[in-house]
Amino acid sequence: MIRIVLADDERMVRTALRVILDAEPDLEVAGEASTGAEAVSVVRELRPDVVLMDVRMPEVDGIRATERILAPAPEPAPRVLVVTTFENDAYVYDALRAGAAGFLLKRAAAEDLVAAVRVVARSDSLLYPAALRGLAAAYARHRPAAAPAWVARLTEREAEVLRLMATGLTNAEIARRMGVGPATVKTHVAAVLAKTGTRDRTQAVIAAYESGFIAPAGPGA
Amino acid sequence: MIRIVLADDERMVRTALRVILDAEPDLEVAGEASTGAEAVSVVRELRPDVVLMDVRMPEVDGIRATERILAPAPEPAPRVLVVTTFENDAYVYDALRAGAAGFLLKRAAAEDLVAAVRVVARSDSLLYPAALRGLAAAYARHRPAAAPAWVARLTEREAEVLRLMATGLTNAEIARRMGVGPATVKTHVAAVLAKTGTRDRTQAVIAAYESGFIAPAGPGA
DNA sequence: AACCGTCTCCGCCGTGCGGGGGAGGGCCGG
DNA sequence: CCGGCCCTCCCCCGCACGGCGGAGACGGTT
Repeated sequence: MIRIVLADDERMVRTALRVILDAEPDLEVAGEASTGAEAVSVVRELRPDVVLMDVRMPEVDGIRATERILAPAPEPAPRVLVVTTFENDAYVYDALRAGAAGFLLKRAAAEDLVAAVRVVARSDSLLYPAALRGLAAAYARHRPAAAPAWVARLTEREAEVLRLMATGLTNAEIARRMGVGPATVKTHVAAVLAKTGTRDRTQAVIAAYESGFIAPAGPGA
Repeated sequence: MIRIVLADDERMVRTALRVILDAEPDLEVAGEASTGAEAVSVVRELRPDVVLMDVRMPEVDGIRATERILAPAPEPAPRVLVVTTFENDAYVYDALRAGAAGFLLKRAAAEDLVAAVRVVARSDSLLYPAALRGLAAAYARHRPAAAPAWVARLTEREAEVLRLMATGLTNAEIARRMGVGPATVKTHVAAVLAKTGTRDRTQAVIAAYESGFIAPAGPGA
């Protein structure tokens, strides 16, 4: 029997989860909490196998609550499955760093939820969303960086235009910056869109970032 | 009915997987391949929903095969679930970078395999092993990143819109994706532009990248 | 000399986008 | 109970943008 504690500030959500989980013969919802602080104490008291932890909660959020639950790291620490509505990358990283066993989107189907609980209870880990792509990309930045085919096909001028596009300039500003006419810039932009297979400047800039043609020049990174 | 293609060089393994999967009423093994090259052609021909891809195979390994399958990226690309015996971190990274939907250890229980197939078929992603810990830990070390002040000020809806903007969608497409009216999206976009201090969607997307609000991902996205 | 790619510019035209308003409903905290 | 925030949606307007076709000039290749 897998004993579970639910931590979510919305009663509706907790009820829905409870209904889903209690329907399974091998799962049992042992307790609930509506705040992060409450979650910590409830878990300490009930010592469940799995904790379903919402990220956004009053007082103490799910990440901090997870840290506090897993920080003592005594005997059999419960497995924390972090649940949230969106796939903000930062949440995934923070949750994992806090020691969470997995990450689950609220829009997952009921059977996925049940499967996830069983999986983490068996002490394996489970991740979920597309945020994983970010993880892989982060690794990719440390090692190789295969430029896509279209980079080579861009002419010097077109590459220059794309770089300026990626700084958020309008065509007119790019024209002034490059000392050419606006019509010329439009031509180059059109060429960039065609060669990158994108339909507008926004998609082109995204392609530039995704391909590593330009790197996010973060303050520390 | 979820149609599956198995790619593994060992007949025994393929048979075992087939037995497990075919026992499920909603799963069907449509084809098999014993090399990476064969996997590519079989998948192209059968167009399955899910591909169970072994990493270590003769001729072309599972990672490259995955790349070739997902590179064209046509309409409904199959979901590739990479299977391996080891939890070598590099495999995880490479698999994800190649666009794999998930990563699965061979020592996973049968029901986990089935659950994983169903999950990825529903077009979500799933990871598995303890190797994730290393992944997350490694990433956490490399991540200085502090989200800029404006991230916190974005409402849930606005953040959602910004994420979709950063995938290159137009307002109309975002509206459809979110199930709201175009006018509503425009309102949110305007709010995002105001809060991020940008003047158009391109600059907003750039800000999202530069701030780490969204991370550059692989091509398979 | 003919050819091609690149860079430079010019129109026209449809439209996606962003700015400026306003409006109603839900929910929460004071 | 009311003010404030959020979400939802509407109007009009101006404009930058992107698609289309055309043009002249330079350099290199054939």
